[in-house]
Amino acid sequence: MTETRAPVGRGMRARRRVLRAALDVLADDGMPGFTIESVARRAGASKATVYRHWASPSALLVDAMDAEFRPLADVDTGDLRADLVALLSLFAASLTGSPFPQLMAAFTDAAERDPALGEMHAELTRRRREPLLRVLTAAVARDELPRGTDADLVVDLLAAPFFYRRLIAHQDIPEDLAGRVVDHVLAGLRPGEAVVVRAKTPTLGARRSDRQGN
Amino acid sequence: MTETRAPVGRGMRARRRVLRAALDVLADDGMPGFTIESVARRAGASKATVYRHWASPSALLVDAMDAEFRPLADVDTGDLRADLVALLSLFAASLTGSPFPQLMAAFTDAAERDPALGEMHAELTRRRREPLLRVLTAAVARDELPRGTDADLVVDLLAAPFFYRRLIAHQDIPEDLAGRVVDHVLAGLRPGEAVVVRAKTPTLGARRSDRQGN
DNA sequence: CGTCAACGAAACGCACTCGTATCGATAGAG
DNA sequence: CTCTATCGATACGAGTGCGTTTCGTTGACG
Repeated sequence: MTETRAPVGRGMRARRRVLRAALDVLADDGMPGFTIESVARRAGASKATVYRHWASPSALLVDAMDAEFRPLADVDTGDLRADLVALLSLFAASLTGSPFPQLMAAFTDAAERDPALGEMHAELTRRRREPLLRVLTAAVARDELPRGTDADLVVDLLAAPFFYRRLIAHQDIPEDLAGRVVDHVLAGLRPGEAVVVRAKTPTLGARRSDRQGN
Repeated sequence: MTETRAPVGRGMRARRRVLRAALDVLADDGMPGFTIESVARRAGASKATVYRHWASPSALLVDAMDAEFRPLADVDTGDLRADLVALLSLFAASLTGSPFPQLMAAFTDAAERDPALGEMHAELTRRRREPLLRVLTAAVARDELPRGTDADLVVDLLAAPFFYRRLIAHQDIPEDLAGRVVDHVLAGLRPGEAVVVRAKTPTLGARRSDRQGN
């Protein structure tokens, strides 16, 4: 028994092809089209091969999502606002220029009905939040934010609008959304002078565009 | 020809039963289970009846979602914070005590792939936003919020965290989330003394509970 | 009370997925 | 170079949805 589980063998390549194909199918056709047959077909693999590796479609889906996950690059320039805007802009980019939203929509639906997928969804979300969380706790540590700040709630406030606009409201995500969200949220965090200072910067002045009508 | 299209005929009752069944199926089984056959079965109707009324599954889905839509009760006590908290609490309740989240997840996925459903999704979301939007513009009108306030962005900031926590992060929604979100967002909107004033009211004092640990 | 449109039930052929089984081909290990 | 585990391909019967058609029933309206 070689026990070493050869890092790159024949089986490993097939496995990776299938995982990749699984995500392609999911993004293109959603859960209704996510079938063992169509994944195998797309991977150029045999059904038997897929069944050999995964006991159920959920198991395959979990592995595929896990393999695909890429954490946002960590940033820490020491400038809270710049760090947050950078992270959220990266996130916004993945929401506009990749199949990520389709994957999210399909997986969200599946997670709503399969507990194992639900747990996986929660875990992936937790990982995605980490960079933001680190930036915020660092800011608290150097007293740039009040000590009692609930960093988890702040991450919700920062990240949620991007999902919401893209997946729920079906509006596009303007270039400056990251900056405006960060400004609004940070302004709400600073009791006293910090808010006033920021309220007078050009940043907020630029939002006087009320062309939105009623 | 009675032309009046009897408001409650035999056909009307069947139609309504099918629409109701469509939502039940969608909430229970998601898009993969949303099939003409299973909807008809659940409605105690014949497939032929369903096909007589709707040309495609999407058409049925659009009608079903449209029929189900219930706008949030309109509130206007004149107290901005109270109104927002009331609306968001109602919304939070529908996210925790009804099949609404499952419906949203399934419909979001479908909307991602069918342009007609996407348009519908955007429209329903627009309608859901209206009460919040009205409360905000009223507050601007009576100078409780700055004139340049971007009400649309504020609605994003207010509503998004609820979807996010329930559908993406799979966390539960605490009782006081509505109040805390509103406080954070409002604090970010008020340049100068308004923020300071609110920061000293019992309202924000209540959020000094950082028992969130971490 | 009779008429008739709309109903529910059932059956149809077609296409597809499921999960399993069998087969020859092949790549990697000894 | 040989052996063997794993591969891709293919076939299978059972199950299901599709979209349509047929047929007997029912309920609203004249």
